[in-house]
Amino acid sequence: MEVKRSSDVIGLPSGWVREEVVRKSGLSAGKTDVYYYSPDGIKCRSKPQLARLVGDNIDLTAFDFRSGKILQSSLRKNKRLKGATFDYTRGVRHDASLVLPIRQTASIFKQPVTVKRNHPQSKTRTDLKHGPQDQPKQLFWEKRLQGLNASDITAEVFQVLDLPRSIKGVGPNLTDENLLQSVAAALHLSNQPLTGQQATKALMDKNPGVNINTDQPLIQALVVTDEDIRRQERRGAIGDRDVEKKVQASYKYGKLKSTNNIGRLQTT
DNA sequence: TGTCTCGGCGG
DNA sequence: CCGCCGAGACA
Repeated sequence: MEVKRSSDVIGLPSGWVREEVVRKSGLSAGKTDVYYYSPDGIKCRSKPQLARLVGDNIDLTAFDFRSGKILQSSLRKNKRLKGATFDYTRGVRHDASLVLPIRQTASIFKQPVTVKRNHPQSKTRTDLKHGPQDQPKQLFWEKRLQGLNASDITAEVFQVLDLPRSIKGVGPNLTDENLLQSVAAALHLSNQPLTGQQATKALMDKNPGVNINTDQPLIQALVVTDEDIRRQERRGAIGDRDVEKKVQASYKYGKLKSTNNIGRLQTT
């Protein structure tokens, strides 16, 4: 029984657990089954079953059951009924913990674009090979969030978190909060290990358009040592045996194509 | 009886 | 091909 558990998967509401079980025999050996456990321990083995459990409270259309993440492409799908006015309430029923904050201004949200090409068979057309392409991301989109604060229900502004010394930003005048947003968004959306930016800060400043890897957060590539992991684990009162297991697990997640981003910052 | 696991149907 | 669920195996 090969089981991977990720108790605190980023992107899932707290209390939910995602589990991957690899089939070890039979014709379908090697295939993985994904299960979710609700906060009260109910096991879900399919998206319909999950939808039944959460009812109308959470809209799961953008939720990818297998990966446990939000489907980037479906966030910006342009579906407009002909003749009908745009439904501004669409999207507000998403659980806040499942979707990124996206401005839903009518003029900007879900507008179609038309692509015109000079050359009928330009190279860019044939370069669409790595699966479906996502909407272009604005470079340094994080900066648009500057000056905006999250607050609780009493309008009390949440305190900005401190970042570890080892995390260094690579953009122009990015705040710590920007970096956090950048990392959080990447954890939400990326199916790949997060490594940070490989290019040097100087190179990025010189020509961001060329040198930025938009799949990665705007932090310099950093090395996470075993000791880093152990130190972090000790901060939450976890027994040493568990710590050791988690260190091992982090290696595993780093090697396998897992959907759990925790422990998947590049190790050497 | 409940859980785990793989088969296999149907989209 | 893959999501979903049935049902056999096993405790």
